[in-house]
Order: sequence, then structure tokens, then C-alpha cells
Amino acid sequence: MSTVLEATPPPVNGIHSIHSAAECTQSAQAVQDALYVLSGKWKLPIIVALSTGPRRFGELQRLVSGITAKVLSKELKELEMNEFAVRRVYATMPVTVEYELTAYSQSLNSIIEALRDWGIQHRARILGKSKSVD
Amino acid sequence: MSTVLEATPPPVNGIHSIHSAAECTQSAQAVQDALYVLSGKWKLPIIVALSTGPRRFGELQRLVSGITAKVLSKELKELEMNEFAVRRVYATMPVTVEYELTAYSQSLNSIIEALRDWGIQHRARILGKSKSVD
DNA sequence: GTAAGCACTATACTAAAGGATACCACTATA
DNA sequence: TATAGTGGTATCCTTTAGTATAGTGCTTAC
Repeated sequence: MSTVLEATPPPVNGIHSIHSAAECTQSAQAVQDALYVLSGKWKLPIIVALSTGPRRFGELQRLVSGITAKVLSKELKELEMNEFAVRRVYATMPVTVEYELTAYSQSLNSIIEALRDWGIQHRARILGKSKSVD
Repeated sequence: MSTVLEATPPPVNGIHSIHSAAECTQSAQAVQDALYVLSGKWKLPIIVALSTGPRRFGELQRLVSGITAKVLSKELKELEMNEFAVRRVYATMPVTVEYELTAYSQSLNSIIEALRDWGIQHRARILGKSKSVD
């Protein structure tokens, strides 16, 4: 409640338990690594769209609202490179292409859940504020 | 047709347990909300740098290696706006300015930890691959 | 009186992300 | 013949993120 100005030893837990400069740098690096592969507006939405099963290109474009073919194509390539998704081509006429999440993509679950939970409560908080301020 | 598209019973758990299109959209939105406030190269590294206690502008710039004053200034304003940090000005001569994390910033802990843990294992995985491929 | 540190701001630039539109080869339908 | 759908690519453009460099007003130290 009160603004504590002086040297308050932090109520240490979680990320705050790191202490050395080296660990700090390593943490920052790891966080940046993770954010790097998830960067951009679209990767997580695409992963979420794929989370219910394999999808074709056109389906994905309709599912992820607002994305253009060019961007979807680029993002899918990056997801493939990072081994979050696989691309399967079927020799039908015309060709059918399916994208599916890999087992490795499951390792992102805790990140996605953390982001989703936080996003939900943050949105509620913002809406609550604007109401009470207004 | 060799393509088996329908009735994929998802190997449900975690994020994969969502099922309706609406929930899917809401999840995607929440994830995007969260990523939005954490966007860019610098916000998390700055938060990590502040996690050990209040820092002055110059200290921060040295701590977050590679950041310019302009970008640091901009990022700090955004962190303030999102109520992740507070800016305190002391009427010393010349003025001293300190930045400190808020209690609300603690709510990001699970995200940061998830990103950090994932980043660490991902880096290890990449390095392992390049070694065995090399 | 000059340099260095404080916390920035201003201006100008490059690079990357993303959007808009058009197009490719192919097939099925009307 | 025209239209729509398949899975994209090519080109151009705008917006945003980030970099580089310089400068502000103030102080203390040499």
C-alpha cells in the first residue's frame, strides 16, 4: 500500500530468487530465445488453431482470422523449421497439404497456458479499471 | 482418399483440451494480449534486470547489454503504462531517477519462468542437434 | 575551463514485419 | 466459357522496431 522507497530486500520467490549477474544474463538470454521462436503476431494463434488436429492451408487461413496467405506461408515455414509442425503433402488431384503439430510443440504448453491465463486476467483487470476510472 | 481428416480425437491435455471454436478464439486472443504487452526484444530483459531491486537509468542501460538510451526510455515508459514498473524521481542534485518493479509485475512470474525454462531446454536441444549433425 | 556523469530527448536512418493485390498451374462445377 | 477452389509465390507498399549519433541542462571533479 505505502510507497516503500528505501532498500527493501525483495520478497524473494520465483524469478526473483536469481541473484548473480551471470544467472541474470542467462535467464534473460533464455527468455529471449523463447520469445524469438514465438515472435510475431501469428505463431501462437496458428499453434492454437492446429491444436485440435491437422489442418489444410485454406482451413488455417480461415481459422486464423486476418492472416494473409503470404504471412501464413511464411509462419508455417518457420514453425516447420523449429519442429513445431510438420507439413504433409498428399498426391491427390489437386494436391492436398496438411499441417500438424509435432510432439515437440507440446513442450510449449506451459508457456501457452501461462500466457493465456495471464492474458485473461489482464484483460479483466484493464476492463475493470476503465470502468471504475470512467 | 488417403487423407484422414475428421473425427480426430485430440490427445487431450493442457491447451489441447479446448474444444469449441469460441474458446479457441478466446484463447488465441488472450495469448495475443499477453504477447502484446511483452512484445519486442527488451521488455523481459529489463524486467529481469529490475527483478533484483530498483535501478537507475544508467545502471539499467549497462545491465541490459546492447540497449540504447532511446529504446530503454521508450520501453520504460511502456512498462510504466502497463503498471509493471514505477518511476521515482528524487530531488537530489542532479536528479536521481529509480525504476522499480510493481507488485503487479509479479503476476508475470509464471510466464517468465515458463519462457526461461523452455528457452534453456530448447537451446540445449538445438546445440545437441547441431553437434550430432555436424 | 574542460571533461565526465546524470537522465534523457531529437533527428535520421535501416531492417523487419506485415498487408494488399495479383498471379501461377491445376480441376471441378455451372 | 466463366467461376471457384486447391496451395501457394511475387511484387510492392506501409508500419513498426530498433540503431546511430548528437545534444540538452545540470553538477562535480580535475
